[in-house]
Amino acid sequence: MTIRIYNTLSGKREPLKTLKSGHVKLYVCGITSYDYCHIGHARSALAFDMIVRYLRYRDYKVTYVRNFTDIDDKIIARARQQNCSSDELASRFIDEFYLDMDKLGIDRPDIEPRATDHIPEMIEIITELIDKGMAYQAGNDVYYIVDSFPDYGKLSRRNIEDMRAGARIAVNEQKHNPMDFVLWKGSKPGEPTWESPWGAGRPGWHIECSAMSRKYLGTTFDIHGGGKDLIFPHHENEIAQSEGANDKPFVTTWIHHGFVTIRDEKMSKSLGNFLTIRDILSSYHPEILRFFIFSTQYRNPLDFSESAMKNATLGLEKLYECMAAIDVLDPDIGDEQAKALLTDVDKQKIGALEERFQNAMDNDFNTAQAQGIFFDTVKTINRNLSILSSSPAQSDIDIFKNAASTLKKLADIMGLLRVDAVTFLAEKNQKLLDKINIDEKMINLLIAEREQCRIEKNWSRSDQIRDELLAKNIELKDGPSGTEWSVKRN
RNA sequence: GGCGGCGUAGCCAAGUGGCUAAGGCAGUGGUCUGCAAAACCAUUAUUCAGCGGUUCGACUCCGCUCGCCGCCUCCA
Repeated sequence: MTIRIYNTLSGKREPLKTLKSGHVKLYVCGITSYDYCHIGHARSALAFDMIVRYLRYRDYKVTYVRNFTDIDDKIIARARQQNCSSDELASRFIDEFYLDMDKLGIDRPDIEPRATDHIPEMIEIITELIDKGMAYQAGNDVYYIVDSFPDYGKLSRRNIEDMRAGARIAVNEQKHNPMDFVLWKGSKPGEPTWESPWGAGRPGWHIECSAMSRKYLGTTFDIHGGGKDLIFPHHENEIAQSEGANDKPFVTTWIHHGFVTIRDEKMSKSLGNFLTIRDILSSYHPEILRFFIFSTQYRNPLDFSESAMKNATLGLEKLYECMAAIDVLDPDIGDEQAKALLTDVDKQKIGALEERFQNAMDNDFNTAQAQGIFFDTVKTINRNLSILSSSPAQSDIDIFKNAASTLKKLADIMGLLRVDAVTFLAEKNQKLLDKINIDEKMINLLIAEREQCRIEKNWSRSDQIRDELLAKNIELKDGPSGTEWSVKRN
């Protein structure tokens, strides 16, 4: 059983290969830090968080590097607007990013380099490229000679001629060739600068990742990840720089995740159709966002909508309700003599949970399928729980308890079921209750009155009370141990 | 225009050529209930955008057509 991953470079799903046995070196392009993060950024961070957790669960050692781009045109422009330095602005939004990540329960990568802390490393690579005749200085800028790298286009599957034909590339007078891209930008007055052999300036975007990945992971490493929109030009250019400078293969496997869309359009700042992570977390529990993100495989587009979030809410609650039902079972209630309720088929199904989960996740981290397997297992458990006798067989109790702990362990890879189930459901109810602003004492009084009516078989008054409460979104459930109430979801 | 991807039930979504086309939401019928609700059970695609082809056999591979999305400029 091997983990198979879709590799953008080959266009195929292939078995995971690592340079060093059992050790995955992973580099992921992080954010450009100049604003609050939106759900698309959350998807990226969550996807790789899940991948790293799964690899570790499968006993790989993982070295996970994710950078911050903290110098860039947009940062400079925004800082100017806000009357602060680029560094202050970038640092501020890195702090905000961490607040979001922490709320989402996303682990920190092992190494989180900032671009501006690695200027010497970038200058070094640029120097190497110039020495090899793969880059040239023009004015105060330095450009990469795309024609010097024969493999240019191998990741994004395009050839230079086609791209040259595209009219959308602005021709810069300084460039020898419109396709050449910038490695070092001479600075304009008032911009942050660093000294270099080519004068004061700042690095281009692509060189950052070549420099930082080489420093922390070496000239060749196992997996490089990012959003699909980074394939071209960013990752293509990284390959050109790194392989050009190092004369070694850059990355074995390229992983690219799909976008979050709204009404089937890519969420982006320019379209103004984005929602920030904190927008979402103000109305949804972080695990609901996680459940939603993982409800489709990471490479597919994921359309955000209220109804999709409601679906995710219901799904997550369904899992928690099963966990709560098992949690409240007294582990010592079991009767050693009682006849077991679970059939062999059911036992087999419950017992197969972990293996089925692994099969799904081995198949390019198919979290959607994995969630389906959770539900399938929960269905079997619920069916048996619903007919559990008051003195159940000890073997049944043990199986339920084991299943719950396995389910929690596996769900944790997606960051789900981390909260105590009973607490989660109680908080959910409280939150709904807060929203409708109703007096709990009043509810209990009415329930008591209705209880009396029911004893007296005064059905009309009893039903009237129930309808009154329902009008206020309070749902009554008559069970063997009395009447319970809950807040109905709209 | 070039390149990449997608099109599976009312909606979301798995499916690594051959086993009953997972699972969730919604719907319908039932058990339970004074009636309900919740829960549980059952049921919901002779068919996988369309048309051809390869194959003993295709949702799965190939070709074409239609529709949608993305990249080709910064972008997760």
